[in-house]
This record gives sequence, structure tokens and C-alpha cells, in this order.
Amino acid sequence: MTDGHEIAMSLRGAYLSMHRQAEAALSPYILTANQFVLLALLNDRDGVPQRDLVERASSDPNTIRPMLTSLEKKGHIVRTPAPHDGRVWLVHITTNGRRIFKTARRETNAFRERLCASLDDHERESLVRLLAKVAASANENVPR
Amino acid sequence: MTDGHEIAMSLRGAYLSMHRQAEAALSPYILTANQFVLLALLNDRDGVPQRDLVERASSDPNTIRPMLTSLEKKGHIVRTPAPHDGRVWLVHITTNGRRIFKTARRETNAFRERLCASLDDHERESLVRLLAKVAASANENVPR
DNA sequence: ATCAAATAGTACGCACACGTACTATTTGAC
DNA sequence: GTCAAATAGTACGTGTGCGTACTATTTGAT
Repeated sequence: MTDGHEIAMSLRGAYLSMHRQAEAALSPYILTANQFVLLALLNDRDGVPQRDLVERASSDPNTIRPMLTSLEKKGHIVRTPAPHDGRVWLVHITTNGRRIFKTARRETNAFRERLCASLDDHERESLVRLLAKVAASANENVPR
Repeated sequence: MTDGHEIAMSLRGAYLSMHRQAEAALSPYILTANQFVLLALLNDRDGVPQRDLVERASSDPNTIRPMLTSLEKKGHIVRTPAPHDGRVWLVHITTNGRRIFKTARRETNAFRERLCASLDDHERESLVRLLAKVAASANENVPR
């Protein structure tokens, strides 16, 4: 029987292995895996509050903040105050940030293809669907 | 189409959500999720070199060492020199460590059941199998 | 027997991941 | 209009996660 402990250990093992590979693949571009994730999110949609990135990255304000500071120092992003809400800062990816991101993405394609290599189309879709279920059920008992 | 990026983001999201839940569930027992993993491994088989734990925990010597130091300080484990190899230290779980582990495991059953709750038997088995494939394909291009 | 290579572990540093506690600003019930 | 509650973000501390560089010990080719 497959129990919760086994699922937890598999998920942990797969994530850590993937994360190590991602860090190694990205290091030539002086980007961490997490910084790459932020740039990918901003490449899709920028000019957004930090809160938006926190949610899209499945992360936490206390984690995102120093990463944004670091990306800002490198010139990959800028933050501007939101016009209609004094609490909010909007995060924008810079031209430079977009360029670095696209280069890093292109040059790390092999990493992403390796992730898929051992799975057929149906398995990939299943995996994403099952992981989404796990994330949802983990999150649902976190009320506000 | 499900691509590598989508798999990576799902895996990241599921792992981080699960990890947060695990930390929250374990905090009353003054155990982190990772310390719990080590105690679980030692509960299954102890008197083992640190290297063995590193592999079974999908981890790294530099990560395991401070965790063992911390568990040793709490009296949950002890380390003894290996009789036949002067480089090796064998890690043993103490009676106290085993007791704490079993209590923590019992009291966090709900967390592990939540992980399974949204998945049927077949889905659980699929998920574990697919995660193992992902971990294997991530690891296989890490030669010695 | 000798010594280079391999192996187990340590030391230290950077980057998350996230908790608690805080400030600044906005919203909404009255 | 007022003020409590909610929201966005900051500040700081602990615990991984893992890289680089190191010591101690063992192994294996010669």
C-alpha cells in the first residue's frame, strides 16, 4: 500500500534532485533556481505587486523580498510605487532582466527536457494533475 | 502540451506546500520536517554511517551534518566511531529519540492522511512511480 | 611497502524558506 | 468622519540545502 509517508518521501526526493540540477544548470548565468522562477513569472506578466509573485511562486513574502532585492541589485527588475495604493510596490522586469532570462531559459532547455525524457505525454499530464491535487489538499486546511 | 517548465513548477508548488504543512504539524514536537525524516530513517535502520543517511534522505553531507549535531544535542541520536574504519561514524537513534519519533508520527498522522485524501489508490501509486522516474532522470546525469 | 586516488566527514559561506513581530496604508462598518 | 480590521511590505532570526575547500583514513595499483 502506498501511504502518505511514501508520497512525502518521493515528493521530497524528486524535488531536491530537480532543484540541484536546476541550480547547477543556471549557475553560469549567476541566477539561482528561485531567481529564475521569479524572472519567468515576470516575463509572463510584470508590473505586479510583490504579493502576486508570492502566490504565483508558491512562496512567502519573507522569501520573495530578499530575492527581489538581489534581482534589483543586478538590474534585472525595478520596483515602482503603485499609483492608487500607497502600500503597494509594483515589480517590473527590465530589458536586461528579460534578456538574461531568455538566454538562461534557452541554455537550460536540456535540463527541462531531461525532466520530461522518461515520461510519455500521458504520464506528464498525470503527474502535473496529481501534483496539483497534492498542493491543493495541502493548502486547503490553511484558512486565513 | 505539458512541458518541463510546467512539471518543474508543479513539483515545486506541491513540495513547498507539503513542506509548510509538515513543519507546522511537527512544531509542537520541536522537530523540523527534515529532522523527522532522519529519525524516520533511523527508526527503520540505525547504526549506519552518515553517508547512508545522506543517500536515503536524498540529501547532502553538508546538510545532514548540522542536523545530526542538533539531534545529538537534543539526545535523539548518538554517534560512535566505526570499529573497522577510522573515517566512519555510526549514527544510532536513542531510546528517547525513538519515543519522540513515534509520538510525533502518531500525532501527525492527519497530515499524512491529508496528503492522500484527494487521491485514490491507483493515483497514489502512479504519483510515487512518476516521482521516482523524475528523480532518477534528474540524478542520472550526475556522474561520480 | 609506497603513494596517489578515493572515501567519510568537517568547516564555512551564501541563498533560500518561513516564522514572529513590526510599520504604513487602505477599507469598511458605524 | 472615525477607527478597528485587513492588507502590502519590512526586519530579523533559525534551519536547511548545498557549494568549495579542507583533514583524516583507507584502498589499490605498482
